[in-house]
Amino acid sequence: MVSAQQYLIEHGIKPSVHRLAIMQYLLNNRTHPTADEVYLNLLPDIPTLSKTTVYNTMKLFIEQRVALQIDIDDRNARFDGVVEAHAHFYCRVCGCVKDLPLPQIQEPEMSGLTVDETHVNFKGTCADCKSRG
Amino acid sequence: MVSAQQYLIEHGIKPSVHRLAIMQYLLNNRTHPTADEVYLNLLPDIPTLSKTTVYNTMKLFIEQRVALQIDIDDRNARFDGVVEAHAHFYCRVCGCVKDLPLPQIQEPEMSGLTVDETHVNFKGTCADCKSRG
DNA sequence: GTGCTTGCAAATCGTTTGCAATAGC
DNA sequence: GCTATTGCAAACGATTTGCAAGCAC
Repeated sequence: MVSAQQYLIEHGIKPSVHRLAIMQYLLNNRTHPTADEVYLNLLPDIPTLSKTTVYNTMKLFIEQRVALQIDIDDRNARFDGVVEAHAHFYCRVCGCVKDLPLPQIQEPEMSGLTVDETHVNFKGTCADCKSRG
Repeated sequence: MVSAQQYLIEHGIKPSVHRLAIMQYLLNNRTHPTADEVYLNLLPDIPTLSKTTVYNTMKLFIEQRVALQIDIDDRNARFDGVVEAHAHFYCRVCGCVKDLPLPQIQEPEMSGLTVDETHVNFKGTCADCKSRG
């Protein structure tokens, strides 16, 4: 368990105040937030933050492999600070995204494809929305 | 093997000329096209087609479950006329999307989730792009 | 003629870009 | 001072919306 600061440095990212805050946010809130959610939630603490910086930082994080982009919600890009392989569940009703253990999957041994990411996304209705009727 | 027209009717879709053409296109070209690709490819045959109609029709198809939307390319929505379960491979280099057999996957038996769709997306480099260097 | 289908044009909104201001070494 | 980081404002582009026109039964 290294600090977020150490974690960024180890991945070649200079830990500015903004970058640290965004990384912390991703690690503390495993809600797969959109860029806008990250922006709005950090704004009270960092009033000078701009949405451009959130986008810039996410791009950097993804390049350096400390975050993943999840294409599960066709409206917004979502980001995940957990880079270990896991599956996602998207609730069509409330729009929440939950983590699930990754089912056993064998990568396709197809004619020379190179696979570097595997995404497993389930869609449906979450327990809360079901009980709510 | 029913005709596209029969297929639409069976799914409660009134088969207008435009809808038929779009369905045919999806079934004949398993390239997971974007709305724009469908539009541009049908335009020579149906000069009166508008992009709005492509969007409207895709929405209808998805509601009636004769097409699926694939969230594999974060830039555009892609559509698939093959509704049987299968996995997808996205090439980051050329942007192509290929079908793959669906690996054995057990749905998560999690606290009351209802899963109605399972998406398995691989990302990487396709054989053509690899050989091209 | 009533209701569904279509299409234009405008609006929307998430994301990207260009460039100037700022901060850190 | 030089370079990387940040932020504003504008641009961009895919998708949606409002509404009027067209078509089918």
